[in-house]
Amino acid sequence: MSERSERIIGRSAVQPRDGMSEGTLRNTRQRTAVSALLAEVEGFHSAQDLHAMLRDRGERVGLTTVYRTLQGLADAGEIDVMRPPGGEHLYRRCSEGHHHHLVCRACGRTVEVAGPAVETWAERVAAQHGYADISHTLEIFGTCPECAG
Amino acid sequence: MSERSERIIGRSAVQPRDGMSEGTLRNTRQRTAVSALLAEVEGFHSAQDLHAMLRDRGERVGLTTVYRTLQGLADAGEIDVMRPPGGEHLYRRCSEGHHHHLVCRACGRTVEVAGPAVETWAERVAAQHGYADISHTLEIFGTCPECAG
DNA sequence: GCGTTTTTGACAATCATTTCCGTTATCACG
DNA sequence: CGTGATAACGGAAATGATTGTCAAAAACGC
Repeated sequence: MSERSERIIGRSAVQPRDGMSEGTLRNTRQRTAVSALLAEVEGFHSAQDLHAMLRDRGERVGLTTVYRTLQGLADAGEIDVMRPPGGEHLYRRCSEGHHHHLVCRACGRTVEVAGPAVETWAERVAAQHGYADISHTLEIFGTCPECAG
Repeated sequence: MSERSERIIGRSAVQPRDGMSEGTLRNTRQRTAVSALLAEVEGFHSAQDLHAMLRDRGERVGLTTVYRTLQGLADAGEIDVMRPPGGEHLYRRCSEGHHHHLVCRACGRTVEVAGPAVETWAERVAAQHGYADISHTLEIFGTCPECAG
């Protein structure tokens, strides 16, 4: 229940994700393809989803690579990761800065919401208990207007 | 990315969790054992953890049953489920009412925190966007005083 | 080009969680 | 107290997302 708990949460340094020391990132067709795809699609998608989309549009990228790339982008803070209660990790390119998501339980429709008040509240509460180096995750689930009808 | 997204979040009715219709819940040694254990232990534990503890204390309960029971308790709202970024689901019997957790990244030490302001904020934001039947998850991670030193 | 170093990607491995399904235990009712 | 219907168990096998492996392929500084 410990020893590995800083994956997605921590603000990890942007480094090569394999095992190497401190070389330079290289531009590859695959990385470009994944980034490009993320720039176009709406909403959240799983790694497998994205992989399938790439295949469909003719780009040949291995599933493993998609995972690695997404992980890298997530670590770099360029995309968001969401862990819905029932399943896979979902990735999405979204706006800069810290924010949260309001997700439809039924169709997945997502709205980005900012909550400055929540941020400060979290910081304060944590500080009160002596906790440092704070981060948090917050997701709101509900049924969107479309799906409610 | 849809069709099954109401597991832990939804306030599902308390029903037999196998496949049957609407019979009555039965009291079994196993369920009692799991509940009893949860009542005694501190902090969060994974299903496998709890299963091991039961084995150690002589109770013979199948892993499958532990999973089922925990799921049931979670659905019934009697225990909390936390999904840490790196791994297994963690379960814990905690105080009544809705609340959140402040968790130490290093040692797992957890503090329950209430945030009425957050609740209302979430409701309001959701309502603004027309979302109904709101629920949310919020977890704060940090390094606790002990581990910071 | 060339050599070095990073990346890739097919496949195997992991591992928590579920499903299956024959067996067992509960419990309402007689 | 039996006892019968059926909820619950539990071990083994299945699932399925993610990660590890490692030889082969690409990048890029020179």
